[in-house]
Amino acid sequence: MERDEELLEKWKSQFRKGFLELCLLELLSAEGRSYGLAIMERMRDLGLDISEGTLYPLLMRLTKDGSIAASWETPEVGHPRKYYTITSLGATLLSAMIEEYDRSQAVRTGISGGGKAE
Amino acid sequence: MERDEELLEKWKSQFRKGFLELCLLELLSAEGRSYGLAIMERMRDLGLDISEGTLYPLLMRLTKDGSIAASWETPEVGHPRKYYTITSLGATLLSAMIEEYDRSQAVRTGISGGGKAE
DNA sequence: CAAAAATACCTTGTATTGCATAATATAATT
DNA sequence: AATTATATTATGCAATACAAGGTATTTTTG
Repeated sequence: MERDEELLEKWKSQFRKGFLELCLLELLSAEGRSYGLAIMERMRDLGLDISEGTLYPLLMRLTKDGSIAASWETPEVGHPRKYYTITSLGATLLSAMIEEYDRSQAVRTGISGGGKAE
Repeated sequence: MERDEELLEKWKSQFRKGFLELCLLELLSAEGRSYGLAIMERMRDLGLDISEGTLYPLLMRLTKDGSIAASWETPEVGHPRKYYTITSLGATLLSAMIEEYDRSQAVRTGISGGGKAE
């Protein structure tokens, strides 16, 4: 791989830090409860290509922190699944994150004075 | 500090990963060459409250990677300063980063189907 | 003017933390 | 028995945060 491609990939991986969490909470908040693999698939559809080893640790961390809650469900037919829902703490954090995200957009806008071609 | 404040601060710190780099490159690209402390001050004005221990390692890393170039300048009067400029590699990376940033916004838009109140 | 204090500027070390890859584990279908 | 669906764990890497250290230049002061 070329050097700049390599640097870009490294950057992308860093750039995702925090962003994944924001997306996950937003997803659960907007679309309701879901389970690991379904979340992964949904995120892929959205253009976020994550793997199990990325998602599950995230789910576990957020569960431990109390932003989301997990519960096993065993259907009559099919595999047992661990479903996740966003908690009220999670919702509180999510709105603070969205605020920060919006603020960061404003920062960039400030840099070039808006970058308008006028 | 309360628990949710703590979690939020931790998240913010993660969320900045990559974002600082994007802002720095954008700053140098839009506003031209500058040196450490001046960059710090400018970023603070923009609402990015970073410290020397955050900025300088970033500057050094980008210099090493070749995204920016550094050169010492000793004015007739005043302290020697290390000025940084964005390189063509840096500019290439910057535009790729902006693309990715925009894409990530689209991802969020996709989550709630736009979240329009209609 | 000389010595001391303060300031401007940059560097370095260590800790924390989250993402990436890949391997492991288990139960339910086929 | 083999495959598929689901989840967990381990290890490594990289960036930001905090804090301490370091040097040169200006400013203060005696």
